[in-house]
Amino acid sequence: MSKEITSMQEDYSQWYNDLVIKAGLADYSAVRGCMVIKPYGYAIWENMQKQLDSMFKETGHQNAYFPLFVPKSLFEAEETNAEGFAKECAIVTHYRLKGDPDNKGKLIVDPEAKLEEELIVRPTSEAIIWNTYKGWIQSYRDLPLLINQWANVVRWEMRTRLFLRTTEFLWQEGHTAHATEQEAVAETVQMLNVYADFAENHMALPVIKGVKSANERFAGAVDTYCIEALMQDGKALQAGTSHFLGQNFAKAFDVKFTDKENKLDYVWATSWGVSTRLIGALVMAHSDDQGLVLPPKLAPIQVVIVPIFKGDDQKQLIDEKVKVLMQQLKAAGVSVKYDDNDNNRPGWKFAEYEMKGIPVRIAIGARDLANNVVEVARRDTKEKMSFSMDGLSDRIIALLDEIQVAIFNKAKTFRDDRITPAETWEEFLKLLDEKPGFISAHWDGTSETEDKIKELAKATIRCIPLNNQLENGKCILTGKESSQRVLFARAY
RNA sequence: CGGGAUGUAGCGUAGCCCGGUAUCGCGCCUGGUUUGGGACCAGGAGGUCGCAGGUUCGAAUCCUGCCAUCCCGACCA
Repeated sequence: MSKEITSMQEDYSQWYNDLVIKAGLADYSAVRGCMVIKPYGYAIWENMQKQLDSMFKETGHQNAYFPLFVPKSLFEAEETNAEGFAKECAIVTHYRLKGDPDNKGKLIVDPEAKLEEELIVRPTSEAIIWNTYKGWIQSYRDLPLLINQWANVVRWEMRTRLFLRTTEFLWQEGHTAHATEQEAVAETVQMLNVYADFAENHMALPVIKGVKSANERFAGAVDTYCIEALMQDGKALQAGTSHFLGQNFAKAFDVKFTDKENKLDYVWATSWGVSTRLIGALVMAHSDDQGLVLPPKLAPIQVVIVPIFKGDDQKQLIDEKVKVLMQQLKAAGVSVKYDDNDNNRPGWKFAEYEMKGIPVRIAIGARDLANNVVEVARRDTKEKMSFSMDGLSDRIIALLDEIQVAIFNKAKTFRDDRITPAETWEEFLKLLDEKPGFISAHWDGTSETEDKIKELAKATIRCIPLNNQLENGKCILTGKESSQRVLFARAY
């Protein structure tokens, strides 16, 4: 019973940590705030990458790679962006160590090896990329420039949490350049839609698409679009962002192009990213007290088969049946594992694969062979069914699709139930404590009010939903005129 | 970074107040019996008690500093 995790109800944060560790997704490391992503967790990230990468390429993007380091002079070129990240930068000041004369066997930073100009370890890559784009763009014929990079970045956060906020994290960042404002805005929205599509159809995570308020906007952006998801504790999680950068970076890095009329203009920019934080979102949105619940489309192993046998003769008969089934499933692109390891008994394996969130488990024993059936258990509902051996692979494939949809619907029902309108400040505060989730309320549109609400209620504006209905009302805090509701929540 | 809590074998723990070289369970190794929800028997290995100093004849235990994790703030993807 060493694998038990703290229950969600008892302590949600502890449940999350236990789960990440015990399901084998990640480990703490010797480096403060940095985690080791273990093979099982990395396999989920690889599945995410594979899918997103193909979606980026379908929308015309190419991958490239830019340096980890950004010279300070470039970093500070776009002032708003630089200021926004200044407080969380790791800085390289020296390039050499030497033996410590006072302490044999130890090393010290060689003071003679001080860099003339400090290098910033990228917290995001706009600066180094836009400095490069200057040399790549001369004419409208060079546009649009549609580039993505898969990379690591470093943000020196005060408090870290596995996957949700680590000092170093993995992500992708798209950086595009366009000839017109309309085209750049369209790109920003297109990529937001790619993220929403990925979240909903692959992660089974319902998201709300929206625009950030000025307070929550990316430093250096004109507009930040986002997808917002709701976790099972009622806290919101920003799952992805897509920024319309206007001409801010083009001006900062002097990136101009000649248009068809031979006029010079600054190019229009976007940037967009999602990170390994999505793994945290996946865990917190679907899992339960028995462990992970993974959507079939991202599960590293979609089907696990557990044999139950007495003696080698039975084992051989089971092996034969399983071999055929595995071939059929693999041919259909299903990732399947046959766990005939003799070290652990079936009950142990059942619990273990529940912890790992494998969507479908098949058990086959002598009893099943006699009846030409198998026992099929689905992870999301823990329901056990008896399926005939005939046409089994087709039914399993159909079941995986069914589970994918069921997980999404469950999360959506939960989320939809937790978008609650509030009309008064008292109601707003009460909802935050008693029914945490998104609260739809009027806001007077000012940063001051948003700050005040954050201070008083610890809730922020998660987004102004796209296609929001206009509706006259009074600001939840100040009572001033408002023309639409926005979504508030306490957030990760 | 401020306030609080915690840190003993891979994991969970007893011992700490009242100083004398560490308890138990799970896991691990070997052999055997087992296998339809976390098996059982027998034998065995594994710990500089988070790290560094200090007090002491002697420190898991007392004192100081640091580190890590969790919770509450501030910051944030």
